[in-house]
Amino acid sequence: MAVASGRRGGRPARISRDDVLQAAVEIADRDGLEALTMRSIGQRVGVEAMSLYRHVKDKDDVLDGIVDLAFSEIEAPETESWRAGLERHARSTHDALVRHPWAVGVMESRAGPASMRHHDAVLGCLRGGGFSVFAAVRAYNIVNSYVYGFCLQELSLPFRTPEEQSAVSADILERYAPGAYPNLEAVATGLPGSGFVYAEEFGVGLALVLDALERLSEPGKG
Amino acid sequence: MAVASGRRGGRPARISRDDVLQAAVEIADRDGLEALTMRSIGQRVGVEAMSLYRHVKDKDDVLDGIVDLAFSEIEAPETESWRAGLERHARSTHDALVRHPWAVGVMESRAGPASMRHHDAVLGCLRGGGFSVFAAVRAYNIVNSYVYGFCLQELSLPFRTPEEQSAVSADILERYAPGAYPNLEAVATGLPGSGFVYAEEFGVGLALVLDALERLSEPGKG
DNA sequence: GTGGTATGATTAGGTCGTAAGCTTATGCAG
DNA sequence: CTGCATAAGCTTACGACCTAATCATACCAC
Repeated sequence: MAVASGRRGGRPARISRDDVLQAAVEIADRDGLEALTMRSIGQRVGVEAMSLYRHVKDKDDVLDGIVDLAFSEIEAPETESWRAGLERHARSTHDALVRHPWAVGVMESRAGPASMRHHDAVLGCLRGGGFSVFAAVRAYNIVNSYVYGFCLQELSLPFRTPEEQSAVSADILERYAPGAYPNLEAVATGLPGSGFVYAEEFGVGLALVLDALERLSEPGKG
Repeated sequence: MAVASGRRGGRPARISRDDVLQAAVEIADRDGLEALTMRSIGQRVGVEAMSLYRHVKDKDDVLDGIVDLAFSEIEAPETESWRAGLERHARSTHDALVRHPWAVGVMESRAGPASMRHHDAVLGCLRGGGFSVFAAVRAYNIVNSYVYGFCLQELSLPFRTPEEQSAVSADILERYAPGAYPNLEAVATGLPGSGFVYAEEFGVGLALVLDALERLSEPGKG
């Protein structure tokens, strides 16, 4: 009888599938998805590119793997209220997407086990909070839209800190002919002094969406 | 004196920059961004790949060009109320992103003239409706988050019609061990008969977000 | 030992973007 | 009409990429 699983002899592995995926995540985090090549992964784990194919089917498998790895960093809701659970899920999704800027855009189209587990947990949290299947799907979809879209925008911003934000604003003001974009100019001049802090905006919008969902759920709760 | 601009002899152009970008959009629409190569563009316009470089700086220039082309399909708000203007802008953004599935994810990171014009117009619409610069930026950011995120999710769905949706649900139910994802199962069994129509969800969520923004804007209007 | 097996290296073929140089076709000056 | 400046498009070529196929190596069970 053949052994169903496990190694039965052979040279000891210098690297594992997890080493490969871990290295891939680090490369993508540091230098972006376009820098993620089989060669760069191999170099990082100390192996020729072709050797990676012993641990990974192909590059697509690597992408699926790192997406699932990133997904597994997101906290699933537990026994808390639906609103607290949804908020925690949304915030940790945001954090994971900022930590792994390459993930937005490939996350949703590569559903792995971690993704399935999370969808199931969030839907369970909502249903436990009194949402019907219909309302739970609707609510989850809306929150997810907000979270993904916010991250998509945030990650494409040319600044990370308020100081950089002011500098970029000033730059835009100078680059274009005065009057071409009056409202963008108003933003560039008015926003920096108005107390607007981009880092806080995610929470503001999220609260606004959750408030709206609360109103949405009340009639169904009766 | 040398002539500053215009053609002074030379072979007549078989193709124009616009032909190149148009072809690029068609290829990306039909076969996805990964099928968009200089060679495939050349083939479509009936020219060798290298000839394209007479009309286009490099492939990045092509990408910038088609993003701006897609952006120019979005309707800017005009003289209507801020809510109507924002809704029209959001809906036409959604339509454009569905028409050009490759655009989500590259749209925001490649700001061209069309993009600038639109941002300016939407911010103007909001400010005209009584929003402060601060509130306008906040509101625009929230709506945009919702729109981009919704499209990102919609485009990654494995179905387009309600019938396909039912088929996919049934498929999921069978593929996985019963009990592994109870809430996903509940969705797969319960959603198809509940009157849930994905095509309507964009408008539902958008209305929910706009309602919330209306409440947000009232205190500032005084 | 010795054979089976998993691991990693090598070789090679196809696709990609694009640099450099060449050919061809046009309009204008003489 | 002649010839030249100019622009459009073609050819060749190079380096980087993914990966199929094959080979060498090192370990374990026997």
